[in-house]
Amino acid sequence: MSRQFTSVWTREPRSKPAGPGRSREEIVKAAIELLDAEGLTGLSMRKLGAKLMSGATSIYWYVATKDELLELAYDEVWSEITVPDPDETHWREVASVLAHSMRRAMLNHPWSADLLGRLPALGPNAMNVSERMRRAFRLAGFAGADIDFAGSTLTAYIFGMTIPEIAWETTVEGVWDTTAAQAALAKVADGHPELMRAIETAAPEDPRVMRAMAFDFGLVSVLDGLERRLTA
Amino acid sequence: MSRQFTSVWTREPRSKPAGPGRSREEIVKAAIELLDAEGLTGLSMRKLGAKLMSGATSIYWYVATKDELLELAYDEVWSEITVPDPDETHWREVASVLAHSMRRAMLNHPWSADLLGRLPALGPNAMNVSERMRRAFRLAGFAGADIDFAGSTLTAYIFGMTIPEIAWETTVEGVWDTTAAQAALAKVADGHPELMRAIETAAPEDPRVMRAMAFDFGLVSVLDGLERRLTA
DNA sequence: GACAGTCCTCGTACACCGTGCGAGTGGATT
DNA sequence: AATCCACTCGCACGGTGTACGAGGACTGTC
Repeated sequence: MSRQFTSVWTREPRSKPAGPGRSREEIVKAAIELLDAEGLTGLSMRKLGAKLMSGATSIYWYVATKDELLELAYDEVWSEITVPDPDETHWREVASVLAHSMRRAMLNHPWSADLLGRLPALGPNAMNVSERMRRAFRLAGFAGADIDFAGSTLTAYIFGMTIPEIAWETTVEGVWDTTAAQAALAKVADGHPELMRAIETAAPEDPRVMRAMAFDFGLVSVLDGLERRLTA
Repeated sequence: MSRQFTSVWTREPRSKPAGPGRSREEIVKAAIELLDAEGLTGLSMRKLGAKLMSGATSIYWYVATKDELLELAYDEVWSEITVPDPDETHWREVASVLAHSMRRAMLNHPWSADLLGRLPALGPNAMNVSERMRRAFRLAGFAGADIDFAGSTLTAYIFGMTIPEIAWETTVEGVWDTTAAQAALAKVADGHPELMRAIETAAPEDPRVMRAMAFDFGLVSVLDGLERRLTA
């Protein structure tokens, strides 16, 4: 099987962005609205066409395929991420702000979690973020391949932490207190003493706050671990 | 919208597992074979039915929905993960072996990356893994919520690192050396000096080896960061 | 004004999907 | 022999992404 690698970002757009009526940007904007409202499965070309008051297949003049459209929408998520100027900010601060705002952006667009593993992040917004991150780690003292390694470690943590968080919010949240859910949990926990202990000693905090705490805990740990590489 | 939370694991199986002909286990086994061979999009109920020499809808007697089938297949991936006995092994060793074997299991079943964010990991195999991990972190000296925090940090890192790795292998690998790909890369890198620098100074190693090195780099960092929580 | 060319729209159609339904089959129990 | 029950599966419904080609609308040239 000889697959072909293609991406929107490696190709020229079909037309000049300056169209009077529909344009690629408007399509992407509408797609994001649909995605935010109904999730990844809620976006279909027919629905999107209806929202734009056009035929479904008209969209294909601006966009080669649905996946391409998703690539474009995906990169918009990256535009919401703020990264402090690495030339004027300590690298830990850069990483921390990056981490929190990336988590925030993903939580704002839960569908991005499903795209994360599937699509390449080659869009201009994604590139800007990774460019700044790379620079921050280089100025911190990392060199050669370690710059990329450190960046991968940080983003891996953020992704890995936020993806399950989104899954939790979109599937379990709100049904948690149900007696049925409690029964199910008890059944699953049966025979697993460590889990039982965790459930019993769990503080009845707001789960959202707990998740934020968990994120900070791990983030500090990751940054500490990276820092050790610099001083060791 | 009042969604209902359901999972295979919170329900009794429809029939006794001891069927002479088709059984739930055989169906799951066949599904995994299809998934391994053709990926997540390659699994359809009709194809699966054909593989089992049965009608597509016959499967629905053993399994309520396709998502349930995926939950079952997903848990099988967790069965390939080995975790050393936390009562006889230092927690760093437990975490390290867990991390490497989880990465290996995911790479063996690339489709699991797509399921990771979407499905709850409540199956018995997943529970066994997390149970041992929890115990390891408790014995290491973590207490209360920190046990879960540490576990989340570790698994987040593993997931976040392995998911993009799989995406890379399944989409880009093999086309990397193409001149077209090089041109595309150059185009994307244009105007991003840090990325340019990274490309130029990149060692022409086997990319698989590089990824393994990146994984180890981050893993050591994460474990160092966690260890610091214990001694500080 | 007439014609040509280019940009853009979209109805139709195809192959595929998950799955609800209900009729049918075969073996065991009464 | 009659009944029940575990199990199979063809059909149909309402969706999906998108290839195709017929058209419309606008622009520029003679």
